[in-house]
Amino acid sequence: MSALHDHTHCIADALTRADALCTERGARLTALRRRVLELVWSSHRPRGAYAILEDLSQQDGKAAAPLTVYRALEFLVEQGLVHRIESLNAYVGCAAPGAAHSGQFLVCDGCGDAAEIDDPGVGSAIVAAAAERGFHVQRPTVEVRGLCKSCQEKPR
Amino acid sequence: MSALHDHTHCIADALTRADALCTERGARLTALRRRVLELVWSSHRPRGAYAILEDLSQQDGKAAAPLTVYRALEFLVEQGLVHRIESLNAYVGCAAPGAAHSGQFLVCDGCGDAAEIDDPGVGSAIVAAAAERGFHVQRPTVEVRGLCKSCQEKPR
DNA sequence: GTCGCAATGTTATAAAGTAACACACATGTC
DNA sequence: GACATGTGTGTTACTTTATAACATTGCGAC
Repeated sequence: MSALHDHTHCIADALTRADALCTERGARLTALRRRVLELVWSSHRPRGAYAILEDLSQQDGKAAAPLTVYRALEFLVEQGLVHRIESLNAYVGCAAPGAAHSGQFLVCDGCGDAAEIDDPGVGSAIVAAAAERGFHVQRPTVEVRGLCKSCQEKPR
Repeated sequence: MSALHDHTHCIADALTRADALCTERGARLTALRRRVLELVWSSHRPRGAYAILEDLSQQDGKAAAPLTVYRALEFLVEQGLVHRIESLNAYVGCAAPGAAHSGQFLVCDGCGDAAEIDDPGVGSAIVAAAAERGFHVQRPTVEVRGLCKSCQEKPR
């Protein structure tokens, strides 16, 4: 996340879009779920469920149970507001909720950032490769580990 | 896995190739590691570390500790003899060790099978998409969830 | 043989995720 | 307004997955 990045605005924006989407769908973005979404976005990086749980406990004073967080995350993932990064056991805010979310990530091992991309070439190559083998795609997952641009420039 | 599939031969073959590869590299495929590799292959499906641990305990009579299995798996993954399926927290034998292993899987939610593929189109699309964003790819992970051919044909 | 190092064993613990059941609270119905 | 209903949340306990720290074994080089 660059210093130029207006992160506060970014969180607010995500919450606004989430409100709109859930209203539109008749899904209930409760206070708790909204708060968890905010905490997911708070770092702009993938965060573990237990990290979010800690925030919830410390910042809000109430000692929540793991299930509380997991249930909220489950809802948010279902609504496409949050993605789960399988290879990190962590969650990250969806950059473009509402749009088709293809689940493609460039995960930097240097800074921990996970850039969501939606590359049509990757998507169609996967569908084609699957079709060739008679496989019906339901949920493609692409998590590319490596180094982002800025982490390559300042090695170690 | 089809009934036509000669699974015994398949395991034996995997072990033979592993022996050859490790000898070639000067890597030590010890009895334990070889046994774990065999157990990974035993189902031809992704298996959890603790499932392998149970096999080891029950079939071999010795109550092994988790670390024993995890260390063996770590070695096998490093050598490219086994892949980890992130979205399942499970391990599966590599179909083509020695060759470039691109880590692409078609994971069937019906039967649990994980078919390893090495689709050049998918691979190059990922590299291209990453390059476009200045991202240096180290380890691409593609895990496509869906239904394999035979599971589509017999629904439920 | 014995030194050195890699592999394995042992014990304990951390991290991630789920099950079962009780309670709270909004909404619609009467 | 009481009440039924269903969804969301709280609570407790537990399972599964994974790692840390340190002791011991055993192989190969010399």
